[in-house]
Amino acid sequence: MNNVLQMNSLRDSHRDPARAQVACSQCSLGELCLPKNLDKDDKIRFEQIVHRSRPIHAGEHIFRAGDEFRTVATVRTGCFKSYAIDQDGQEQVLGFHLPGEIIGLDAIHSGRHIANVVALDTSAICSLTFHSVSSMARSMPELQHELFRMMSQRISELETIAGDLSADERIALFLLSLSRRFARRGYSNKEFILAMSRRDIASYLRLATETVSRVLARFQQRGLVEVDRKQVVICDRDELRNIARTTLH
Amino acid sequence: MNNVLQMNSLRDSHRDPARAQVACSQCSLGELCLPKNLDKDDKIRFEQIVHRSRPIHAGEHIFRAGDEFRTVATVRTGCFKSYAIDQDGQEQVLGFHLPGEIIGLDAIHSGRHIANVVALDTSAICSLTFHSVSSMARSMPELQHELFRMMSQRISELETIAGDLSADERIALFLLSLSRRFARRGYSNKEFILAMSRRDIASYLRLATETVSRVLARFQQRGLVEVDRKQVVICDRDELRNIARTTLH
DNA sequence: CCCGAATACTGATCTGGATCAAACAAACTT
DNA sequence: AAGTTTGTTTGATCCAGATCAGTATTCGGG
Repeated sequence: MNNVLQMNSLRDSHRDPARAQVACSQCSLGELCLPKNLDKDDKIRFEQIVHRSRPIHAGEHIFRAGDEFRTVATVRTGCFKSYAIDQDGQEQVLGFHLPGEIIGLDAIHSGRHIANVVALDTSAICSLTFHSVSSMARSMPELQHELFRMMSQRISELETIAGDLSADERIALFLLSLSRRFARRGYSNKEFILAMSRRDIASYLRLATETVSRVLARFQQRGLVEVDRKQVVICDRDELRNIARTTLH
Repeated sequence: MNNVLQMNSLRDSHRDPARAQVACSQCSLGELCLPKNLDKDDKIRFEQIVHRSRPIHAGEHIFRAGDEFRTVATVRTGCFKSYAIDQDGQEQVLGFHLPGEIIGLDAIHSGRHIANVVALDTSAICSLTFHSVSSMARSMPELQHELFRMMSQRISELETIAGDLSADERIALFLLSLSRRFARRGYSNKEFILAMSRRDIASYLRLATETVSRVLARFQQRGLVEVDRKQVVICDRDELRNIARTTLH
């Protein structure tokens, strides 16, 4: 159980010039990171409790299921997936984490991490102890609300994916969700990279990998998307929204 | 959109002796309500922001999807279901709420209630503005943590139900979940009433009502449960756990 | 550059649970 | 109590997507 967070405490980063990184206020995440809407003083306090990581390589874990819950992490660059291992030893993908998103809040109630979280790409994170986040939240209404908001959003997302959806609906929702999240990050909402494998997508959406392949091929034939390996281009967003039966995204 | 909360503000309860009710510290919920782990002073402060409702009859709504998010509610007695209406006009059950459980936290991120929430039984609730809850949470670490904990728990629950489960697994998990929640409330964990219809159970578990009937009948034949109308007796919890493939519950 | 191992795609079957159809039982109406 | 409505159960079919089988493509390592 060798986790990056444990092996390489970032408390030391300011003492190690080679690891020095930009302050949150200059971070490429801009307003997307945790301290969104904080005023200047709050941002300075916030930065003091944030630890920036060295690069994390694809395949490296930052949390393991069962780990004591001490820290949460936000993604600066790259992509992570979280997954559980079920009774049959099968991997079950629970979610993907793009830049600006926070990881680990589902561990609060049990005091242990529920999921394994692994980098899909060369990535970087910021980590903070949950204790310091929640204690700061008590004097920063905006931060407290941001935490509530993120957990509430995750609940809504799960209520959607838990619904009774066809394979087409699931794939359309998945593509639109990624598009929206990349757009929020400042990337194109038309063209993006699937950092995760077909197998991961299938597991996340509760489909067979074969079904993912087939639906993507069908969408391409119908001119809705162009898919080449991991590259995706959204060609007909409106029709994807129709299929997903949602006006959201 | 006539909601009980709006029609009958409980701010007035202390002025209306007919509606006076016991203080939280004497409430039948005991330690299960929101102020769990609060000390005496905090409990007194807490009680000042809680509004107790008159009885709510089966079929009455306490929230409607789209309502502005101002208040949350905790169940004192009875049972509620929350549901959404999908694009086809079909009702989709999102969850059931038993005594001691809190309703409405999934509305935070959008500022509007996502779900319709309706009483299944004659019920009673306590309601509080989210603003007063979160502002109090800032001076009560235990309360803030309790809120985080509850949202985190809901995330875990949804991660389970969103999983790729067979009909048998879903029903077994459902029965065990109810059993655990009734037990926590001080009721029997062997024998309880299903306040919700077969149709509601089916919608919640993403099954057809016919499948719910058939699985319950099969479980009864195998001696796992006795089901008579809305009355349920758990006969073989271990085998139910096996079917649910979980050591939890 | 080639080779072996993943990963992705495509076609042929199979199946769990949905859907359709009907009988049945309980809960209201009058 | 008889009739009406609503909810539940049982039986017969059907289908979306899983599974199985085989091929094609990509990628990492020498």
